[in-house]
Amino acid sequence: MILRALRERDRVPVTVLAELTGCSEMTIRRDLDVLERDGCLRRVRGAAVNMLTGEETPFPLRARQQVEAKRRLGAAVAGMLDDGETVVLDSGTTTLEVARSLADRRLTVLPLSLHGADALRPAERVRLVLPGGDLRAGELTFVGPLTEYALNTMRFDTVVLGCCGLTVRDGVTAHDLVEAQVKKAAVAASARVIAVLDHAKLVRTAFARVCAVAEVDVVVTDRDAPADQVDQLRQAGVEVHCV
Amino acid sequence: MILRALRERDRVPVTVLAELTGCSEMTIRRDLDVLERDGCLRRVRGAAVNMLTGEETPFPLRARQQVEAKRRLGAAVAGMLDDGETVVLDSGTTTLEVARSLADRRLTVLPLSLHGADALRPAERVRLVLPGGDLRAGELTFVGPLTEYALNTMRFDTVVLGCCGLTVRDGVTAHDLVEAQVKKAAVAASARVIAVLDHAKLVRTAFARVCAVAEVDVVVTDRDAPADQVDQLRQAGVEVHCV
DNA sequence: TGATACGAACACAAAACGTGTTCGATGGGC
DNA sequence: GCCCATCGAACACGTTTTGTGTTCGTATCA
Repeated sequence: MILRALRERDRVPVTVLAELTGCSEMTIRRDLDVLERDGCLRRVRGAAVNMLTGEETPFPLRARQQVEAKRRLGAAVAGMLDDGETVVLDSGTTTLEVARSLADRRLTVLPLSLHGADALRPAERVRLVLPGGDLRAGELTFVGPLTEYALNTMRFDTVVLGCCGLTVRDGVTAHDLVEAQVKKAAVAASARVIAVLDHAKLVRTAFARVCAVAEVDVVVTDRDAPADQVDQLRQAGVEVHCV
Repeated sequence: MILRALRERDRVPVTVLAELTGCSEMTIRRDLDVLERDGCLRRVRGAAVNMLTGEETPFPLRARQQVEAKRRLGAAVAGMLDDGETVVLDSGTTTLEVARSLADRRLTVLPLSLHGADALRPAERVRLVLPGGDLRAGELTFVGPLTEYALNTMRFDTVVLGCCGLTVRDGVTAHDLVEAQVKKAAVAASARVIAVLDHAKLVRTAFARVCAVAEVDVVVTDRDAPADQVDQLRQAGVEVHCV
């Protein structure tokens, strides 16, 4: 409720949040503490302030959004992977749900974030290989030359790509340049590219270019995907699944 | 209590454990479930059986042993690291305690196990770089050519080495060949080698050789270390701390 | 086939958690 | 520099979760 209120206005007083939620101000303050620690908002005296200034929404906030839809996407992607495959699992909250759908599968997985590795740790039949590299603080993604070297020395059957934007015109795009570099290497190292993203990202273009639409084999998105975008993608030879 | 009982006898009936602990058999069974899942013992009908057959005790069991002593060792090693240093943090339960003592330090750390990475994740001022590689299931250590490549491309001020055995005659030894290979690379990449181990390991020699005593700069162990071993190490030019 | 061990299901107590209140400390605006 | 609003520590309370013991039907081994 707090995050929802904060999405509408940029600054919401503690008193208003207390009234809105029907609980005491003390409870609000405690919740604001947690949310601030997670990097979901900024606290000022008397109120919570939206911290979404730049491009990228912080991971813990994204992880709290549209959980059910992401779970469906994750299950759909998991269903496209065959047992025994070698898979690069990109970073992001949607691909994280893919990882969670892989618990009892037999695969070799190279996750591009520690979150992915954590999710796959209990999966006994999954062989985990980590790429290494600099660990970006919030996202816990691997970036840098070490990561790219690792991807360059291996070949994979499939890369499950999470992206910030995908259009026929601009291809796959990401917010961050160094992350895009890693994604690029992952695409180059993989025989099949599955991009997974919610419908909102199908009309969006982010800053850093990853690859052209021609390099994408499959797009998995939700049912709210705009029909014209889906048509354009299909005409461009991309297999599109709306789940 | 269960694990202690199992260290004395190799097979302890559920009824005996119930009597020993003063709780019901059902509770014992539930605890045995957990311990078996963690790989600390094996269950047979009517009893728990010690599973320590081979060389290496499983990680969750070791992590439960001598926690206080390890914590002291960890704090001592942490005190030897200067702010701003680049450090390789070896795998193992003792070095894990070193990681926990590094929470508010400013360092660049390359952990050789996921456990180490997890422990350092909340440390905001620690720059984490992971080596990558194959993830060994139980220990969660990085091994293989990828790990060695990463170590070969970097130089470090210090390596905090956890080892299974260390004697003047046989040098530093480990249980596993591929792990030893990684440790070897870590030693080669570091200007200073700090070995941390409890006193029992000072008279032990394991299977796989890591390096000679001459390559070790500092040994941190506990006060129960045998005096003659300590003397020998000092005569060999090693700085020994018993904490 | 019988005695023993097992685990699912329920009941119960203890601990942990979330919440609200009070109250002294702190901070920004006039 | 004062004052009022906000803050967080401390305590109290109800709820939830966890751990434990009991019962009882089922599975297992001699």
